[in-house]
Amino acid sequence: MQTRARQREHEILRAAIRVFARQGYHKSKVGEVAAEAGVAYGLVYHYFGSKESLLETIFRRTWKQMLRFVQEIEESDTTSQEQLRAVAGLVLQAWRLDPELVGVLVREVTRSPQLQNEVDEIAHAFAALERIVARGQERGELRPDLDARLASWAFYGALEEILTGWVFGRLPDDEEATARAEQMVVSLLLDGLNA
Amino acid sequence: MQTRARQREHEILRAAIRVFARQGYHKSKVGEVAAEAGVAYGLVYHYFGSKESLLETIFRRTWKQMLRFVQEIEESDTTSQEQLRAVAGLVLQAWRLDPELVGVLVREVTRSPQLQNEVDEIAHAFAALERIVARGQERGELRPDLDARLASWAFYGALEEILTGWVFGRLPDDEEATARAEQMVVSLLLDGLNA
Amino acid sequence: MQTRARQREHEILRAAIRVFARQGYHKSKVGEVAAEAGVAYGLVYHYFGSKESLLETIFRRTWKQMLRFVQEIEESDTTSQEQLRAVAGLVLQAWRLDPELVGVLVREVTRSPQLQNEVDEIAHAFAALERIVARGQERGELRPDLDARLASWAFYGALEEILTGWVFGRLPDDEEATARAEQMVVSLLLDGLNA
Amino acid sequence: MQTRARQREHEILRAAIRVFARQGYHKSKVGEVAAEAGVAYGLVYHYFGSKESLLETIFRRTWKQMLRFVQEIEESDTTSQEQLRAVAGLVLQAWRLDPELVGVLVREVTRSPQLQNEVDEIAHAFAALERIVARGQERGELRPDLDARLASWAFYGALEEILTGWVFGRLPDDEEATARAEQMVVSLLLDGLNA
DNA sequence: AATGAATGAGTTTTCATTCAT
DNA sequence: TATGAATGAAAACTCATTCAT
Repeated sequence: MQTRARQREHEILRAAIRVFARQGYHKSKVGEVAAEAGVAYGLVYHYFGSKESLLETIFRRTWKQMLRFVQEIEESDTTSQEQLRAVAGLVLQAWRLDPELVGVLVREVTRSPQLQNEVDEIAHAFAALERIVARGQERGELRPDLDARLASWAFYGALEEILTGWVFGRLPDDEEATARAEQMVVSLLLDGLNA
Repeated sequence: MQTRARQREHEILRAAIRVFARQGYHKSKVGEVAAEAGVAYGLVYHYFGSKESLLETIFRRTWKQMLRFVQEIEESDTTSQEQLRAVAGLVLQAWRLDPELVGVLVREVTRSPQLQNEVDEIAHAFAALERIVARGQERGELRPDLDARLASWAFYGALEEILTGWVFGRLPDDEEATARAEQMVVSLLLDGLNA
Repeated sequence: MQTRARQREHEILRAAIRVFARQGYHKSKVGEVAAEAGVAYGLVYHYFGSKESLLETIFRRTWKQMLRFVQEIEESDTTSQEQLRAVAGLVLQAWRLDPELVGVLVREVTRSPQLQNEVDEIAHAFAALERIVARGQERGELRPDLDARLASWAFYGALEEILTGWVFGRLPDDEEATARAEQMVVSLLLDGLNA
Repeated sequence: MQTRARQREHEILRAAIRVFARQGYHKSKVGEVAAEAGVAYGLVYHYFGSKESLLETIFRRTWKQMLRFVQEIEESDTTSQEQLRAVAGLVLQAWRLDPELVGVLVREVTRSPQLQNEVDEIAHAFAALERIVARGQERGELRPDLDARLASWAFYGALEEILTGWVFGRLPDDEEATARAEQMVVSLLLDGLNA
């Protein structure tokens, strides 16, 4: 059935995420992904045409989802502050929901520009974030003197660096710490460091 | 002479930076580095034991320099705000000073954690930035309620993301834009997005 | 099928023996082995993990076989003299049965000690030969005043040197000559050179 | 001075023997020989044209010496038995006199045929040994029914195998054991194994 | 004589991908 | 769908040798 097939495909993809998270994309062999999924060598190629396609699929699906969520947030009927808080929560909570996936995304970020032709969901998500900022400025909720694009990039960069710290074990990531981090980062970005 | 040797080594390292910036570390072949430097294949191995060692050296030297600068800033007799502004300037101006080097650093960030055992200058630089923040809090110049480490990571992340945007041509990077970006990011991080 | 696989493996091993016999292990390239076997480059690595493993397998299998034969001889119900004669026949007749294999073994003997951890069949075969001598001494068939281990080493050394002479074309190896050599060496070792 | 030069050359050669004995010819690098001799890279090439030439020189000089000794023995005014005993002593005592040199010779025997064009002292030494046997047969001191060449090869083979056992630590080689081995091997080869 | 930087051909090994079954 | 044997391009690295100083 298609269901069976979908499940197989999903197993392989999850296996790829685990393997990539463990060793990084480049050091991972297709055979290891197959072994992790408990399937034969060639089956990976049956479902995914190539090794790179595995990574691309991981990026595409994740960012598609991300885009969807950011758009929902964008369309939600709240203040810009709340929206930004929601975006931060979305990004940072991903670490606890699916650390392996986040690990792959963080480790392979630099590959995304190469995949970006294909994965333009990434650009769209960034654009949505930018619109949130811009709208906030129009509404008078956010400072109008900052470039919205730049601000949204800085905003996302701050979040991603926190994820990076967690992924590489250089920032504490227990439940309390992550919850606090979320509050703090948002507070920092909204209110600034100044006393 | 040693001078000759140092020069040779430097030529090869610069060639590596150019090649890595152009094609990325993984797609770059050692032979291409040699050709770019105008030297024979084996000479790369004479000075650097391996391809990876080239990258490691690039990271190590850059971060060593970075660390030195951040420490200078840390010890400078100014407000924390000025110090943070200086750090931001240091990071962001690197793009105009040496775009190829920044390109390599940005593209291969995710390799640095793997190199981090060796390149602990990175950790030291982060620690120095953290101390700047902590000192600012003690002095009452910066908000005391934010975790200094987290804040410094977020701060650096915001800067790095801007660099990333420039490296991948997704943010405008003409002289005016970069100068303005510098002002804005600092303003954003110090004063926040809130209106 | 496994049969197919075994056959492939065997073809590659025989090809390796031919190539190694022709040019020596060190001058032989893995690609030449593949070409000789009529298979692709990587298939050699599919069946054998490395070039050295090819040689090790050759040694191991040959000496396993050798050990088996020597043990049969040891357990045979004849005089020690007959047993030693049989061992000599076994060793020397190998040259006519499989000159290429003998060529490899003789040329690469000095590698065997390095492989000896793995190929302890060699040590076992030597031990069996030593037991034959020791038993002969106990039975009063052989001189009791010689150290059995030393005698068995000298015995084997004499045989191997004859093989070496044949391999390098420095001793005549036509059928008659080899047959006579067998008689003579045994006679020399049993009765001595003295008139 | 020439004396100085000779000394240098000798130092390098001895260094090569040590290094080759330690790791085998193939795994030894010219640089290691230079380092062991305490001289610069290129000086090895100044005195010896190539890596192989080092080995060749080792073989050539040793066998030249060996040839000289065997010829002396051949011309000595004693029985064939005494002459063979002397040859055995010559070969086996080499182990205690210069174990590193013997190690190289034993490990690289199989290279000698390739060097044999150059090093025909080896063939000459074998020929001298053969003449000793043949003369003994003419004199009625040794059995006339054995082929002299074959017998001399077997004789030498027995000796070399003992050396091999010592080199690879598989036969006891303390002073007493080596002295006894010498007696035994000669006794074995002259009188045979038979009771 | 002595140095060691410079050369670059040569080789093993890896591994993504294909394809017959 | 599923398997895993077969393919072979690709690349890092080694190291004997040369040569300018």
